Amino acid sequence: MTANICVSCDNKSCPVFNQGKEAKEIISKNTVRIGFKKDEMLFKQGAFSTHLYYINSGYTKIYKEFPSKNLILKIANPEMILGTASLFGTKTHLYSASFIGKGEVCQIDRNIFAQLLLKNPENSLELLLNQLYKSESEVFSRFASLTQKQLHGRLADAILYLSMEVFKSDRFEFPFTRRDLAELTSMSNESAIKIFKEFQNDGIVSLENNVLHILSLDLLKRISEIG
Amino acid sequence: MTANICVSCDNKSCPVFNQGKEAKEIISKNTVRIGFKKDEMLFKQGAFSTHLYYINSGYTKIYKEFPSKNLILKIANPEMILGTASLFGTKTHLYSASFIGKGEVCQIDRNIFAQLLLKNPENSLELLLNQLYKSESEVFSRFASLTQKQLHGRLADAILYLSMEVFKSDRFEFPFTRRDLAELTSMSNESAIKIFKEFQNDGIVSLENNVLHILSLDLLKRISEIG
DNA sequence: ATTAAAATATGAAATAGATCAGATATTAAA
DNA sequence: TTTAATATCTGATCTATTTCATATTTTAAT
Repeated sequence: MTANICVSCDNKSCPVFNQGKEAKEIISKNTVRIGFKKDEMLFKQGAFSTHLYYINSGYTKIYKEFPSKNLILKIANPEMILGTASLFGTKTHLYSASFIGKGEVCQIDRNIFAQLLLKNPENSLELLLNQLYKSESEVFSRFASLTQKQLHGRLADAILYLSMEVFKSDRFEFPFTRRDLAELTSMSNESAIKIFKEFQNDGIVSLENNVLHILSLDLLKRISEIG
Repeated sequence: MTANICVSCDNKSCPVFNQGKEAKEIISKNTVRIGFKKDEMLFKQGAFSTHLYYINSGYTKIYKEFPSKNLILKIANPEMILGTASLFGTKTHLYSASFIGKGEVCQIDRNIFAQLLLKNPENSLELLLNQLYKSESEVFSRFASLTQKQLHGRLADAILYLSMEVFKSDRFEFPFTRRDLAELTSMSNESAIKIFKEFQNDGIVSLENNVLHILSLDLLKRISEIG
């Protein structure tokens, strides 16, 4: 876990960063950029939430911890901000977050972040609420998928989710274990393995050199529909 | 479905309402109070979201619609605001909402609401984010319950949720059908009926004259824990 | 008040999915 | 490189839960 002061950062996509010179100054002094290795944890469920995290690069899994098995709520991609819910008041993290590959985040004190947000409340509100709507929409979709569909439909949904919402391609580096896939679909490891293999055997997806390729989007969507 | 102009409204608990005289004036002109009967629908999944709703009285179920069975995401209680996610930008409702008993809401145009929020951005942000944190927390808990636990644990969780988060009492008017209970726990009607009856037979809860009484909170919690 | 419709109840059969057990392959460690 | 550990794979058994069938009770409608 390496850390760098944010002064030298010139990240154009960072929404807090793009608020003029004075904001830039404030941020520089109060933000660090941190590098994470594979499987390293960003923050842990139940701990006090003191900072916000802007994901510069890499993908993190957001999950609830359980004694034996976790439940992956979503995969956060670059340019997402984590921890917004705890901006006001003393709050604890509702979930854990850890990197599935390597990555980099900007860590900002929540008071500083709140202060900057309120410099431009209209945009801030809009930014937050829009991210929130998207996030809520995704969570509800996954909620529905996991509670209403059976194994094949759930796995199809998970792959579609990764393709459409997370990696935004029908061909992407696949950094997950079968266990991750199981925790994403709320099924046993064995079932995840079996059905994922089925999908490969049936020519729906292929996995070569850890690159997942969706061969038949139509079939995948149909499996998702029939549940 | 009856409607009254909000001028005469003197609701102290409404957070938008309590912003001074000019705000009061604006609201009066742009808000209506609407009465709903049992099972009437407040808004429907997929429709454009044009207004926000402040629940004055009554309980609404927030649910995703499916061909055969719905999934109840949560029960909204009085003083909650629905529709905040769609404040900025053109958005559609992610879920349907309908009253489980009779109730009353204040319906406010979202542009007016946004305008009022920005009059006092700090409080607004805090209000919204806090409601959001609570809502997210509840949804994630239910998400975990429904995907990780089996029938008895799920029903116990649902009853605990109703008791602790919604009705805030261990004895409350129970306006649900067994079907509602099934949609709240994501199980078949028959299973909901069987296990709910079991809980009654085992002296864990009682249901007389449509009043649910939690007889053994300890047992209910233990069932929730062991899943 | 009578009938129809819907909700609740309960057991038996069917089945989706988990668990178990054992084999092979891949990765990490010594 | 060899060994150990972990991940993937696959079939067989077991079990939780759904589905089906049918009875009873409650609610709504005429």
